[in-house]
Amino acid sequence: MSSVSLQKLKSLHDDVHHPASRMKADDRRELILAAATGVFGDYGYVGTTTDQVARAAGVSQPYVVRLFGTKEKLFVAVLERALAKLFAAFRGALVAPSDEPVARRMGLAYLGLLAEHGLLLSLSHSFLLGSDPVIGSTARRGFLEVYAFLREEVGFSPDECQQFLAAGMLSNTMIGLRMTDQYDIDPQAREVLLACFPEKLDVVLSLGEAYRPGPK
Amino acid sequence: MSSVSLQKLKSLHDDVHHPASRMKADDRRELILAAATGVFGDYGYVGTTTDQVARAAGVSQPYVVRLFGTKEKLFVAVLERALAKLFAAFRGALVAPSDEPVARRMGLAYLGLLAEHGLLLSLSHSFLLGSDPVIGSTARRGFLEVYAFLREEVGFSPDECQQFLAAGMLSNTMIGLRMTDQYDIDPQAREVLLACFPEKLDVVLSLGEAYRPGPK
DNA sequence: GTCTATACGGCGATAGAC
DNA sequence: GTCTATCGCCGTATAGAC
Repeated sequence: MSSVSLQKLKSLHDDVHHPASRMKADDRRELILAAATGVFGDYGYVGTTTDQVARAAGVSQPYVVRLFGTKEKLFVAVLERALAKLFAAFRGALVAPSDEPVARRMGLAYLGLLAEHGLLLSLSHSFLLGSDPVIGSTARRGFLEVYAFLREEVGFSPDECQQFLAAGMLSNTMIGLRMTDQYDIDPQAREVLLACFPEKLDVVLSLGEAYRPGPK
Repeated sequence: MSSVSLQKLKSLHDDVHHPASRMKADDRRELILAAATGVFGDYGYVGTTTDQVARAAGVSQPYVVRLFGTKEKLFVAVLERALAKLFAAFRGALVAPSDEPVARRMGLAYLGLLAEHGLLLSLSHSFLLGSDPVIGSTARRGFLEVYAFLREEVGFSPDECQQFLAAGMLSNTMIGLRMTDQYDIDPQAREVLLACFPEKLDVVLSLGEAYRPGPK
């Protein structure tokens, strides 16, 4: 995060090769990536327009395209960023001192990512785009890296990997379905959520990846 | 399935209220639904054009819209049909005589649905569209019905439901990622597939929900 | 019942000013 | 570095012939 407090320092573009303005560009990049993560998570790759991303980030639509080249490259950047944060969270869970079993710590680390809106959902969407040449191979590579991590760094057995990954994909489904939004208005949803997030529902509900409506 | 052998019987539209032509329309409807299932599965709801569906079904694009009203209604119809087939498969697995444990029979019944291209993938796509007013509520209702079925008719405990549903969502992910296409060209993919489909990989590979390329 | 033609809106991307 | 203006394509849906 190269967040230089944002705002201010509209700056002096005096130097020959804009060293101060460059900083600003990196922040813009992160700003747009964060906004894009939210929108892609809500509407998927195809369902998201670069204009939606631009408005969410407070910049113009052509500028989004200018910075990332194409919508596709923007989405891939969102995925790379999400994967980086995923691994960071996993590694954090591994080194943090705790008396909880590893599997639970990993699971909580995963669910902690719900705090950033759209992060897990953007990944989920990519997992259904396997037939896309660019996005598909990115998504597959990401998934394979996660598996390798679970095996080699966490030390999970293949069977433990299956359970962990399966639980994760079920979580994604619950979030994608916005089932949590129904928790207090639909008893059946409540029941399903209790079953699908054993021992962890409270965390999910508090982090609440709630869907925020808004103009398309 | 009201398949009247298809073809032939271009028929005589002699009667006042086309009783013979009606039959034909129902077949067309099923034909289009099957085609739409495949395309929606490959490209998702937003990523699919009504023209792609039309070409896959061998009819004109406006006719697809005419029959179903809107693209959204078509997708919902695809989902309803997929859910109907899902429950049919589950019920079949329950009544069929077998010495296998119930959970395994149910799992195999689920994977058997891979035989129809796009069926499980269309459902998967709908599970990420929870924020859509129409599709989202359809998808949630479908998922809740599945859970109720598992609890009441199959007799699963909440924990057994979690495991079953989680395994199913992980399957969907593998299929969505087109990971099976990499089985014999990527050793790492092979390893992941072995872990994710314990005791069932052979079934998946034989049913092969392979991605068939083709003009967009 | 099914098609051809087409209207209409929207979106990604480019050009170019500041 | 960021914006405004705009082009050109594509997709849904409608109109209306057969």
